[in-house]
Amino acid sequence: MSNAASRRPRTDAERNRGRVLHAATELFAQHGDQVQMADVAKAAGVGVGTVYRHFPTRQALIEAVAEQRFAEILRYAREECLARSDTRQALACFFARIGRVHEEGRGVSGAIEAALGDTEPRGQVGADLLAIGEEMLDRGRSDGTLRADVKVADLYMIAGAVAAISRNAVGDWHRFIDIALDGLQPRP
Amino acid sequence: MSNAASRRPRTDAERNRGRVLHAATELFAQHGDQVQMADVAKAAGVGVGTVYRHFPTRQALIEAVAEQRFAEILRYAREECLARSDTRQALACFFARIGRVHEEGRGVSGAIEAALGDTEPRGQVGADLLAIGEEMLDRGRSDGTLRADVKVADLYMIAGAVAAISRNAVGDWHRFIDIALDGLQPRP
DNA sequence: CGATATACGGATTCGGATTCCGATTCCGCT
DNA sequence: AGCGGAATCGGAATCCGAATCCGTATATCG
Repeated sequence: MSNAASRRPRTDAERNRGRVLHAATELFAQHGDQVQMADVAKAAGVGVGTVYRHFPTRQALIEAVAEQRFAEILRYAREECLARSDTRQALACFFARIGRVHEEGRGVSGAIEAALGDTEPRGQVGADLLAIGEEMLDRGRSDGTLRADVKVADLYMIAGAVAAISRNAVGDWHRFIDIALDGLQPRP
Repeated sequence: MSNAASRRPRTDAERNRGRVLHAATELFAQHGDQVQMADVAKAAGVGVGTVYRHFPTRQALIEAVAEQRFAEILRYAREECLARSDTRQALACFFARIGRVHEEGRGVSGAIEAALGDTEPRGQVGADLLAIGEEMLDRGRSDGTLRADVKVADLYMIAGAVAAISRNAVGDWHRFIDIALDGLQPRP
């Protein structure tokens, strides 16, 4: 009995996993959450069985797609938003990115929400995002842009709200971001 | 040929419709969105066929349950919230009700969002809610509690946000309401 | 070049929403 | 009160799509 856990995955397996994930990302973005596993398989040029080997469940596939999106948001936040010297600008940049991503990928977002009941990231990416939030808060507290009692949990909530408003087209999320940020300002 | 459109529905039909709706409300509240049409039928003491005659689709049934909830929120808003003399209190009361309802009925809320992609009311109830919002805004503008440029659309967005945060347990929606209301205050 | 552990594909199974239709029940009319 | 027939009822049958199973194909290692 060879130690299966330590063996590197076969190269074709890895390639197929990539193809499936790519096809799924594309299809979800284009047709929303109504795409079927068989469609994903066909688009990836692969059998359903293969899709299920890599992603044991429809939901698992959706989560994988979601993780990519969060990773991209994280990258953007690091490269674009943290660079802004004004804290409010930085936060607005971050929230706006979330709004844009959910707006463009309404299909994916809806599928995620339907499957997970929540669109927030977990794991490493989630932790990194929290860290970034923490950093923005520190800045904001020290330069007086934010109330002293604001916590990352608040940013997290606002992010969730922006995501929900954006994916459901409930209203103008840019305006919502403004209102929320006003709500975090120091009281007069 | 008698004019079918003007004929009153048969009494047993009306009774059954009520039973189905009641059973569905109960079951959704208790077991979330995983209840099956057959379960609803059984609980209502009725065949699946009957459920489908009254609610042509799972989604239609869910919408009907949702409408009841909105009607109840509307009633509460009229009786409890409008009575508050302080505008901020009135708005807080209203949003808090939304939060509470979505928190308790997470199952239904999730099912609604999954099915409709949005949890906001339409039709008469929706219009009435907008009217109430308008009234609160008028008060707030005249007593200086709110910025002059706040619109009902903003309240609508915030309501959607509260609903999303509450049903997904993303955070403390009471706190979110505070932040949002702060964001609507007149600027210093 | 075998050997064999892995991966592949797609027919098949399974669950649950929706449809269909013969049996039954109410309503308007005489 | 009793009749005709339209509207309902019930639940078996159908349909659709996710998830499983297993015989076949292929990469990797010695």
